[in-house]
Amino acid sequence: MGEKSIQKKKYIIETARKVFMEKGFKKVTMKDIVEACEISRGGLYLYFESTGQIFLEVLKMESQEADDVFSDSITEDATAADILILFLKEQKKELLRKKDTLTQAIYEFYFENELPKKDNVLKKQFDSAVKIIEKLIEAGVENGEFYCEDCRGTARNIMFVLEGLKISAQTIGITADAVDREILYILKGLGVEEE
Amino acid sequence: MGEKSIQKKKYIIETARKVFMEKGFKKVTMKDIVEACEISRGGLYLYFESTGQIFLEVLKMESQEADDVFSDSITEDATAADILILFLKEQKKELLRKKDTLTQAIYEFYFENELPKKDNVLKKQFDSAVKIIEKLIEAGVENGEFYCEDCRGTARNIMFVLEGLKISAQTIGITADAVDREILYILKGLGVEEE
Amino acid sequence: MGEKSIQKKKYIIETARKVFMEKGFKKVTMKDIVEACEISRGGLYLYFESTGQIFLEVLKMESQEADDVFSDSITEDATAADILILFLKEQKKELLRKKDTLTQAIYEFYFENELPKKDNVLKKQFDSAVKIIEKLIEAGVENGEFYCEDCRGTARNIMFVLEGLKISAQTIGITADAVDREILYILKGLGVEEE
Amino acid sequence: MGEKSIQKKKYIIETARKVFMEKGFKKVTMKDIVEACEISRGGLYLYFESTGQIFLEVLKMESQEADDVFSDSITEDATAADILILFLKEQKKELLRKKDTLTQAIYEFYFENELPKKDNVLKKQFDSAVKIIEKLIEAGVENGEFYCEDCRGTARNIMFVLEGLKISAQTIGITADAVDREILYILKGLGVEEE
DNA sequence: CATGAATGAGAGTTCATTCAT
DNA sequence: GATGAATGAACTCTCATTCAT
Repeated sequence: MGEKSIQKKKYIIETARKVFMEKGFKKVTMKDIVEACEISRGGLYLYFESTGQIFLEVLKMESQEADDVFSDSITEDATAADILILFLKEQKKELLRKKDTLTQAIYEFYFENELPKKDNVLKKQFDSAVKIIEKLIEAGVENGEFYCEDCRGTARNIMFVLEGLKISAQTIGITADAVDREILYILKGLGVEEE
Repeated sequence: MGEKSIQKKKYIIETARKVFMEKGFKKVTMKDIVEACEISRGGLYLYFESTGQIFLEVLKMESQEADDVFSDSITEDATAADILILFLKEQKKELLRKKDTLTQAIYEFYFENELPKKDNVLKKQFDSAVKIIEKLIEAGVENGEFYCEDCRGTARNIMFVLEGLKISAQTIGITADAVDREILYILKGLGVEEE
Repeated sequence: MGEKSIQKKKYIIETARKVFMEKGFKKVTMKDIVEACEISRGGLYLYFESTGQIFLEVLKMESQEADDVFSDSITEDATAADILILFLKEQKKELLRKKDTLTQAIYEFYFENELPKKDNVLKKQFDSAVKIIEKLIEAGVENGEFYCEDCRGTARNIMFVLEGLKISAQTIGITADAVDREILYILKGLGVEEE
Repeated sequence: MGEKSIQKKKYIIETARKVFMEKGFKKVTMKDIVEACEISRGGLYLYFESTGQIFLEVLKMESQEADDVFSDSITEDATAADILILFLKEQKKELLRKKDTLTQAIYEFYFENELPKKDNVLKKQFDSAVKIIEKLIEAGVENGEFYCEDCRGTARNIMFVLEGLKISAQTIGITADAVDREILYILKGLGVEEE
């Protein structure tokens, strides 16, 4: 596959990404993607053979960029607390944005595709986020910003709460206030008094 | 609508429920339900005009029975802690059971149907569970079983963690151990030392 | 399935039969049959799920009527030789008629569908024809019309020659004269002097 | 067309031949041949424009080698009967071998391509085989091995029986015994007592 | 000559929905 | 009320064939 092919494949993945953001996973047909890409019916099949395969590539690309989740929050002189708070704020922004998110598509995709752990991008991201938060809390405890007896447990708890908020945002709907309340609750648990 | 009609409607809803448990929401077609109910194609349309409408009825029926969520846990001489722990154990059982659950179907349904709050059964259940847990914690605090400064916040936190666990179980997969850890973490936060 | 359905099924089979006669088996698509029957795309699928299934039904119907192959030749006072000669003439007519025959379609169908013996209509017909010819020859020998030492073998030989003529007619092409020559050769072998 | 081109053309024909042996004629697509030859899609079109054209070339090549059909059977001191028997044995082997034969493909091809006589390779082969068998029988009669009144007719009959056996092998299925029976029947007709 | 990406026609199949009975 | 045959739209997927490179 030549350079041009690679470019086109990338183009398809990026275009399909938008389609998935708009319609979720299940509703999307090969035809939808063909039309969004403005290519021919058969053309798409040269590169991918199903929406599932395309979605996996979308996820792969996503996860390559997702490592930046925290990097945005990290600056030279930011403290652990700063970084965690920024991270939580990012998450808040993300989860309140109902559209323009892959969240729904991801859930739908995983509902019907039980992937082996090693291919489960979602799980990888979850686990890696837990680890980073743990380190962050430990750092915060060391420099006296946080109080915490079970850093690992707290990190996990934070992630599950975020997951809970995310899915709730997509289903029962959730207000910015509600998210703030949860973030404050988390921080209070870490001994942070005010934002 | 005669008595007979009501019975038939109920029969369809109950049968459809099983179908939704098996296949989620989106994958289910009117044909699936027709076949499961062993009625005629046209017959189904006499009662319902879409899978969405049927699913709403399933949810309605569900929520009428769901008030028992806690009632199972409440006995004459059970303490607040007993009840909460039992409730959490119930939830654990529920969320580890990937199949035979409406969970997935519910998520899928709410993904594409933004319901007005008053019809959002899911939200109602969530809110009412929060309230009950809050009362439970308050009771626990009063009789010295729990320690808690922000009962409402803690109740909400517990529910979001449970939501997070539920969706994680359906997507990234989760072990019984992981659930136990989260439950213990919650209880520890309430000052309960051991299970 | 009601009486009407049975009628329609029969109608489809009969219409499809004509299509198969015209185009053989492989070239025929579900669409071809839909159009020939002037029914809707989905309508056909209510009755059959593939051209192969339809063709099998065509064959089944065919074989129900095919038992008459000989009956046409049998009259009250016809001798064995008369009947055999009539049968051979029938076959001649049949095999020279390149179009309006299922021959080609049958061959094509059996090329790709290796059927278990019991479902192999073609084989059944072949075997039953051999038996009838054998009886005919035996009868002819008894009343002195034929001379034959190995009735069974001769019957089989006749059938294979006919098969050979049939396939040759479809492939290398064959003239009426050539068929006549073969028929004469067969009859000469039975000691029949002239037609 | 340069020497290289001729070589490539030959290579394609030979490779395509294998494909036709495996899949018959109709099922074979240009894509199949492209893939078997491991050349480019466009490349194939430089040499041939349809599977039919390729198949014709396969047949042409085949018929150039097919004159050996008898030559294998002819040795210095073989008698006419020896040669005929060997020829029949060869045919038996050939027709029992369902796969690795072009038989099916040839039939399928001729079903849909009515060729002018001069291009009908199949007919040429048939006719030439008839002639050779006739000569053989005549030779056999002369040296007293065979008894036969109508050598031409017998030769033709033998070929039609072989055709009948061939097509039967591909459709209703046929056992080695059945073939043997037919061969013996033929030989008995020539006055040969045992094999 | 050779490549292989691209196109678009067309086959197969499934369902939501209607409607005569 | 109830049935189930019928329709037609929509989707998936595969190739023959072309054409810029």
